[in-house]
Amino acid sequence: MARSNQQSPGRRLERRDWERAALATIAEEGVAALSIPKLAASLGVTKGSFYWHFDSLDALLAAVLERWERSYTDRRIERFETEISSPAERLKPWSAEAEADHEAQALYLEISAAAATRADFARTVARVIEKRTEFLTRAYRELGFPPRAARRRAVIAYAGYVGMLHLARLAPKTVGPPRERAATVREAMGLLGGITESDLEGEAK
Amino acid sequence: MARSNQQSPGRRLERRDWERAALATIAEEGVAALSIPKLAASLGVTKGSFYWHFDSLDALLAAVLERWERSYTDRRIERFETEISSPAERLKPWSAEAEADHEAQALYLEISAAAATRADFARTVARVIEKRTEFLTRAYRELGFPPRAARRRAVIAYAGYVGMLHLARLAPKTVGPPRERAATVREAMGLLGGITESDLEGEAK
DNA sequence: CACTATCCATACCGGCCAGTATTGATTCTC
DNA sequence: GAGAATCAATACTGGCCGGTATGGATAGTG
Repeated sequence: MARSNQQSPGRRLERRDWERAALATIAEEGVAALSIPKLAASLGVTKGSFYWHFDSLDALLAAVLERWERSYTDRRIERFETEISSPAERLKPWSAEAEADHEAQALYLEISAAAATRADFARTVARVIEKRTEFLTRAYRELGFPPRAARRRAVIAYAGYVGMLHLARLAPKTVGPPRERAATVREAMGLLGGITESDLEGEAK
Repeated sequence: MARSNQQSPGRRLERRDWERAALATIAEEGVAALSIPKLAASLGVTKGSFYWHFDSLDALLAAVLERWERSYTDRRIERFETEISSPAERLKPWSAEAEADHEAQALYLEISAAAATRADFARTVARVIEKRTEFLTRAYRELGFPPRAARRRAVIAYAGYVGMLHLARLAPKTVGPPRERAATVREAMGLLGGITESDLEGEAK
């Protein structure tokens, strides 16, 4: 059992600590592997502590989901849109952070996986995807795409983003070394950046 | 418990039946939800039967993985490459089948999800991804792309494919109705089909 | 008909888990 | 320093699961 979540010994825990620890083990081992005894052990306490802070495992998961949605989608999007004025530049850090922040990648994939079975996860993930796609749509609109075309580009871009997470995690040999991977991402973004004639037709509808 | 896997009553079971039932419940509820008692109940028998056909749960999973790799990757690729001569046409049914065959989609996503934790799943999934990417690479090469560019296009195409599976399952509202979804896929394939100057440089290396 | 191989049911064990109840130890507050 | 609030340990229950052991039913075979 990983002791990576351990606090400085002797400290008392609060709700946040459990939420953070839960996010860490979800990133490492998935939602299904999360259990209260194991989580407690990783924090150096016993179940007795957990049930003081939370009513149930579901309550913890709900809190974790909310925290994840806020920090990895709401806040991130807000940061990008207030700090980066150029829409083209705004598209980059998303994929860049996606390459660097391994925990964020793992979290997204694990939570998405759990969404296939758990209804509460499904709702949150659907909302997160819509928010992120809307973020991309706004960027493409600022780049000059008409509304419907921008939305389509955004969906394609987000699909590619998720797919690259998937490939990087499950088939690193196939995507190649970091240099090659970066080149692939660059090429994909280039393909998505150009406006073609078909983007301009049918928009009156 | 779903009785969807039930055989005609009175029939005896063999290995294949268990494998098929396992694939079905994996598609519906994921690998983690697969348990021997539940699987047995869905087949109308008890655990006693299972342990006659398989040594352990891991043995079943290994057999299921093998079956999945053969029928959803090896055979499918072989069919496409022998029956469809045009490389452009060969790229279509992959995404078309991906839209139609819901069980195939669910299976891929669930097995990939399990691959994050289970080493045997990870190995198989990595192999499957590599085979499929190689299939796409061959098609792009026949379309005139130089080797390295073809490979990059294939990776991008496969990432987009996986991402669309992901979006279709977890955020159908975001991808829109089937018509819109089809239009998005068409546009993505169009973006990937054109050869640009950057595809031709750096190939001497 | 007897015999054997195939397939399955039943009963049991140990292990892990969610959740509850209770008690014990700190820390905060007045 | 007394009392209350906060945090945690311990012990227990019931449930589900993987795996084993063993005996019973059915189907093929001579």
